Amino acid sequence: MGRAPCCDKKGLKKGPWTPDEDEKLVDYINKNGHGSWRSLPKLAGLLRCGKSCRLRWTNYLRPDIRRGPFTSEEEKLVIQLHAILGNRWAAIASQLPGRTDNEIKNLWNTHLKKQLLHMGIDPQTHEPSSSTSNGPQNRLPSSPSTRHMAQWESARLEAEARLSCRESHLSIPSPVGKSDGDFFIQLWNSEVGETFRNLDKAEKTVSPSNQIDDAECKSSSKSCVEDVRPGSDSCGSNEMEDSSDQSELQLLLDFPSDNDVSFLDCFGSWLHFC
DNA sequence: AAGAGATGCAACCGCTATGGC
DNA sequence: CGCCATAGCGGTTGCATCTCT
Repeated sequence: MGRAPCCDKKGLKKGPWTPDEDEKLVDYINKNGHGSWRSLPKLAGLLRCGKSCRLRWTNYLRPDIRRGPFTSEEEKLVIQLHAILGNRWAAIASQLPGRTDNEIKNLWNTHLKKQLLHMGIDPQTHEPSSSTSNGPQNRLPSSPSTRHMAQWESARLEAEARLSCRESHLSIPSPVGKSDGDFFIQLWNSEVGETFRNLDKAEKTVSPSNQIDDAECKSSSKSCVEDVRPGSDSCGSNEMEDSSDQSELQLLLDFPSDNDVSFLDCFGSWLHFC
């Protein structure tokens, strides 16, 4: 896995881009496409490294980029997606047309993180930061990565429940407005609940050294969820590229916005109650 | 008005994944 | 199978601008 030589070593320009450089880059890409980023600077007459050109194009010059302040809907969406995906800015950006991962990352680090902290919510876990060692929320996994896994799994279950609900025309009520207990009991008795019970059993048989871990997930092409859920027919990957994941995510995002991500906590509590 | 500190954003750095040879 | 080139990603930095005193 060789790495491209640093721009310094090649005497290439660094720092802010000038309008002239921007023009050269845009002109070249409009005429020829970017092709190989490595060879682009030379061909376009730029004293920049390919990496810098690619970044400038993807984060600033691309014609489909939507500049300007984020709307409250976009911010809400970013928060919801972050609760599910964690710091996977590219995956989050893919759900916000015209927004770049860099822009979302900056938005998160400068605005949303503080906003959540101000609201008493831990921006990493999306749990109330005031929760102490005795509350039910502390039954959630302790590390942020595993908590995200649990939240993601909860979100998946919610989405699966909605899919199942749609397909079978069963009128499983939304947890909003109806009793949570009714909803969860129905869900627990459904196929989804069965799937999850299997998961729970499987997890209990996993030795501590084999606990689900983000790093392991990353290094493995198979997903952690898939590993313990052989019965699941939906994609177990926590990547959001698969179409089934996309539809599940969409279902998740369809969740009433005034409820934000609170259902995750609700579902998380239920998950641990089981 | 001026200086200090805070904030926001563009760009860079270093790492990993992937594909070709 | 291993090496290399490239693309893409997330974390971090640096600087311009804003706000406060």
